[in-house]
Amino acid sequence: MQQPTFMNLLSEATRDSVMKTATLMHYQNNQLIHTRGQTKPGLSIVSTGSVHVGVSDTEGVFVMAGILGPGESFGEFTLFADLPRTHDAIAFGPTTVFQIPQSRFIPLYQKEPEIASALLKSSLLRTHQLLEQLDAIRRLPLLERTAKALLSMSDSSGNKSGVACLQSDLAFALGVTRVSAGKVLKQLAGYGLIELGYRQIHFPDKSKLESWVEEHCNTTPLRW
Amino acid sequence: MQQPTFMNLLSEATRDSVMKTATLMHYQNNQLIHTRGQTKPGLSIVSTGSVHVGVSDTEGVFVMAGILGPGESFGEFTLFADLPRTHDAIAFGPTTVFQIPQSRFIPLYQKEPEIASALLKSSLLRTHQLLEQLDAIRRLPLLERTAKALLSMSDSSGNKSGVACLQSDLAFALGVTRVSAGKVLKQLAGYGLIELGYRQIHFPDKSKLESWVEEHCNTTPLRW
DNA sequence: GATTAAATGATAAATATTTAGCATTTAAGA
DNA sequence: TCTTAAATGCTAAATATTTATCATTTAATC
Repeated sequence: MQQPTFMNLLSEATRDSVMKTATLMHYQNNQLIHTRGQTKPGLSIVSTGSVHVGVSDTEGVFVMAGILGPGESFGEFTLFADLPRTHDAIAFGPTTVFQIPQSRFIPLYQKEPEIASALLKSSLLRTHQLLEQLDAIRRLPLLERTAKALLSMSDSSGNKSGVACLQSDLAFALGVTRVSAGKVLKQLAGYGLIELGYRQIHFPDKSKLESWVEEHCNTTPLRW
Repeated sequence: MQQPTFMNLLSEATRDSVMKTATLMHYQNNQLIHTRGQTKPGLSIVSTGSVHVGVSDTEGVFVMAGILGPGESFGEFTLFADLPRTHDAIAFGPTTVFQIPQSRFIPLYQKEPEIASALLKSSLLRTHQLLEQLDAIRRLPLLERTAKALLSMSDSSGNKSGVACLQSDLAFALGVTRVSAGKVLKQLAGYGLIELGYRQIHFPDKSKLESWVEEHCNTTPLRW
């Protein structure tokens, strides 16, 4: 199931109003959109393509924290929590992003109360997803965790049938080395759940992968 | 530094209004406040004491995800994201909690626009903290990660000079076994940074611990 | 089309973590 | 005060992960 994004939590009217207020910026593959530490406040919303969010480690190598797809917002921290940007944002493939600087965002935010609740809801959903992720790290073996992460990354990037990322990025997202990631990816590929490609992982049958994850990752099921 | 909580993000007037709308509930040590899976929506705010949030694993053992202290809210998911509760909430020591069921929350929320921004801000801060935590898991060795987690738990629980939790809970929060947690705790105690007690970890000199963490956990510093 | 840099595949030794015990300490309850 | 259950302390073997290499594949560029 596709997670609701900031944009599709808005009514059409409000969405239009947001788009009118924003500047649509174009980025090429690997172009830097924002850098960790920048303070200029503003909201960004992915329009097309996808954005890789992460940090450059001490050796300057980019290590990823997440993938954002169309409709997803970032930069809320700079507006509401007065914090500098905590991550670098980089375009993965040709990408367009709606940019709304603080000066234009504030009046929009006040005029359209829907925006506050959409931001709140998307922030809560993000928190929820992060909690799930932490829980998976603590509770699930790497193999299961990897399968789950692949599905989650696919969902949040808007790419339904796979994930476009480096194995080393995936490894970091899982908190392990590329060697370990490679090992379990090969295992999942052996089960026919995924197919390994260059810079991408493909799901030949997403529902099969989903039911495998369902079956192997079930923590205590919710009791209603 | 103490993280701002939901309650102290509010003006005094709004805080009063929240407290008037709420029912103050009293809980004894280990008393269940909410259970994972419950759907009855409402906002909860810790008044005094502290609340342990976590899930009961398949063997019924409670494994912790976080500690909430006075002023911190929980249950937002049930109100805004239409999700059942994802965690159990248990009183740690005698604890009082403001409870606001949905029926009373909605009018309050509409009357006091401050509440929306306080919820948004506290949710963003929580997201930020979770991202930091994930980053620590991926980037820091267990020793450093443990020290950092102890400080963070102390901050969020409102207990300035230590953390009141079981080593097994801490271990789960760190995503390792009790044995591993015990090993690094002993190491930190050897450095004089913490003192190990029964059901608690004490900071003889919090600023010393803080500067140690500062020094050893510095990822890429923010570039302004 | 040939060259090159980047990404993936694979392996063995070193290290870290877990598992599975049991001993000791602590605080609560009888 | 004595008893008991829970929590902590400790250890060794088994397992998982990382580190450090090198070979191979892929796609971009010249």
